[in-house]
Amino acid sequence: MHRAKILHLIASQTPCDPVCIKGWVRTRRDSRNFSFIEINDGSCLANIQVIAAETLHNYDEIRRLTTGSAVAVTGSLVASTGKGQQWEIRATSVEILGLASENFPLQKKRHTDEYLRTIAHLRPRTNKYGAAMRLRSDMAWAIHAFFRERGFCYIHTPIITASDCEGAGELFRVTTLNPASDAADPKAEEAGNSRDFFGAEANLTVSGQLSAEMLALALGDVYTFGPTFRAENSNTRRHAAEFWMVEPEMAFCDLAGNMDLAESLIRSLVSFAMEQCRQDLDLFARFVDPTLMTRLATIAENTFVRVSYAEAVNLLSQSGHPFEFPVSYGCDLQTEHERYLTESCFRKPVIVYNYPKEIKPFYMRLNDDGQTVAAMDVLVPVIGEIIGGSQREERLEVLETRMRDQGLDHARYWWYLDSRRFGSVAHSGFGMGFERLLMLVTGISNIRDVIPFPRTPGSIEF
RNA sequence: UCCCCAGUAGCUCAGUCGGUAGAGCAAGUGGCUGUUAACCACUGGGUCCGCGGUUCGAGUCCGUGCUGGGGAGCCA
Repeated sequence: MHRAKILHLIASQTPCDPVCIKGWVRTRRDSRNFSFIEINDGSCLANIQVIAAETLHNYDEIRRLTTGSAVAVTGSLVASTGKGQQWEIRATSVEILGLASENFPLQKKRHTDEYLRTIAHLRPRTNKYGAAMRLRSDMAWAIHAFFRERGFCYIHTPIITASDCEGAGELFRVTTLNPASDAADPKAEEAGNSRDFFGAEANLTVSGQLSAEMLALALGDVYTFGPTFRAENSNTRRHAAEFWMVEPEMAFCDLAGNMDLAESLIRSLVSFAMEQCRQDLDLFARFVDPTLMTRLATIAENTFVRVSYAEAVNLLSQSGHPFEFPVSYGCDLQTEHERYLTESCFRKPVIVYNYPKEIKPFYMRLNDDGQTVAAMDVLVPVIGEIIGGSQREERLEVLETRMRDQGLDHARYWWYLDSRRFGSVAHSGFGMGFERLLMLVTGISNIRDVIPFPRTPGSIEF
């Protein structure tokens, strides 16, 4: 018989007979002649209540059903006579598919996030993590829809790369060489990378940007959305060694157009979540972050503030706020500065643009003042930096000079420089951390809790 | 990598001044009941993170290691 999803049954307008659901027991309450069983199948936050009468042939087994057990229930969907729910299923059959032993680690009470991380393989069976995973899926679809509506081409840039996107962080090495046997063989040491699989040093990607630029300069508007790796020893609640990044890249687009797209992306994704993910979002608003809904509404309904780096430094130094790190022109903004701007100064998202060239990588376009580059960071309350991007340097000579200044070898970037030799045009793009977006939308404060199986320094269980 | 905090029953936690281990939930048994993280009674359950030290005596104090968390740097 067709397996119905609980999501659809609880939205039903009429009784329905017969129906079949399959899912996992959340709790069982026994009465004299029957039992209440709450089933969740992951299709939505809500459970459905099943009435299992003592007349069922396996009622003895049903009364021993434990939390976490898998069952298939057939019966009729009828109006509930109890209070908490509109519909319930009067079972004609409760088939036990897989019993959970009594040491099932998820109890019906609240667990700490720290404990749930130690059982990451089971935590999606909880309300909070089930909701987080559904939201992750919905937001991924919303991102694709956003770009598709605007005519962007979804491109796939390599996971294994030879070049690093300079300045983006430490790299994970990819190799088929065996370090133990190589160490014992001095000749192997000498031969080095040429013996390796690719005949050169290879790493996991830290950004698809350089490749994406090449495709933007052919297809116009493109974006990547995929995994990204940073081997930084960062121990914070908003960094992971493996995360997903959304990277649009647009030909014939300057910094202003870039900021427009970034703002429009975040606002429409937040609106989408508020409209389409109501039930799951309500859970976060109730149990995770009571200020969530007002913060999301503020983001969706207001234009973002745009201030230049120079204006931002002025605002900060004149604020009178006692910062741990003093502000001065030429220094990169510290976390406390970024959060002050977005949380105290403006109380909404802020885009800071035109940073001093010394603190930004070579590919960002040099402004006419010769001192700043056309970079922009989008800062949002609580999370801080969620997007970093720039207009790219399209002038070959200027790009080569900047690479020389930063000590980069032109030869290694020959293909990148080629794009500036053959029909170079103004183009821009940015990177948005997908998990940081999820943290923004759910109010979940640790990046490890919006990733099913997070990778952080010293942690690769599961 | 640096700074700070924590580690006690399966889970969440309490444990006073250093004096020999407690609660709720979970589990087991029984009862009651259209219940809503159901309820009531009883039962079982401990390497107090590891190692070393101080002390007549350490869950408690000191040192050290490990693990987890928060903050900083780096960034998305």
